[in-house]
Amino acid sequence: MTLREIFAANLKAHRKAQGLSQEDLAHRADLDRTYISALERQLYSASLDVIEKLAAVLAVPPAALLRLPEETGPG
Amino acid sequence: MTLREIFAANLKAHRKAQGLSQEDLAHRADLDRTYISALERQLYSASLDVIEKLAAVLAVPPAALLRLPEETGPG
DNA sequence: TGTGACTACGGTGTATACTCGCCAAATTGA
DNA sequence: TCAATTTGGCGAGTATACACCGTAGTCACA
Repeated sequence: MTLREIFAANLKAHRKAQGLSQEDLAHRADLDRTYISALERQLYSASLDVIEKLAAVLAVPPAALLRLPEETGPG
Repeated sequence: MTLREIFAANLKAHRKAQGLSQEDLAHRADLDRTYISALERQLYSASLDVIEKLAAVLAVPPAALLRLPEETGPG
C-alpha cells in the first residue's frame, strides 16, 4: 500500500462523503478537474500545497488524507 | 501556519531526534542533501513520494509529519 | 590557528506536477 | 431510449519539484 494509493482512496472517500463531483472539488480547491481525476487514479504524487487545499475544502486535517481508514486520531 | 511550515518543523524535529544530519537523512532516503536543507527552509512543497521516503527513514507514519506537535494519535 | 562536521546558498539541468482544451466512455435518471 | 451529469483519457504547454555541482559560513575542539 503506497502513500499515493492511501491518499487516492481517502480523497475519493471524503469527496463522496461531501457529495461533491470531481469538478465541484476541483473548482472549490482551485485545481484542474482532470488533475483531481488523475490523483484518484494515482497518476501523480500530490504536493503539500495541493494536499493543504484539498483538506481545507474537504474539511478534514491534512494528515487525515494520509492515514489508512482503520486508523483513528486527529490530524 | 502553512502545511509547509508544519512539515518543515516536523522533519527537522524528527531528524534531530534520530541524531541524523541532513546529509545522513538524504542518503538514507535516497534524496539530495541540498534538497533536505531546502525542505527544512520551506523552499519546496514536498510530494507524497518524498514524504513516504522520509517517513520510512524517520520511522514515523507519514501523517505524523503533517500534524502539529500538540496533536496526538496514530499516523 | 586550523581542521572537521554541519548547514545555507547559488546556478544549472532534468523529471514531474499541474493546467487547459477537447472528445469519448460511463453513469444516472426521466 | 434520450438527455444530462460525471469521469476517463490524451496531447501540449507551463510551473515547480528534485538532483547535482560547487562555495562559503558557523561552530566545536585540538
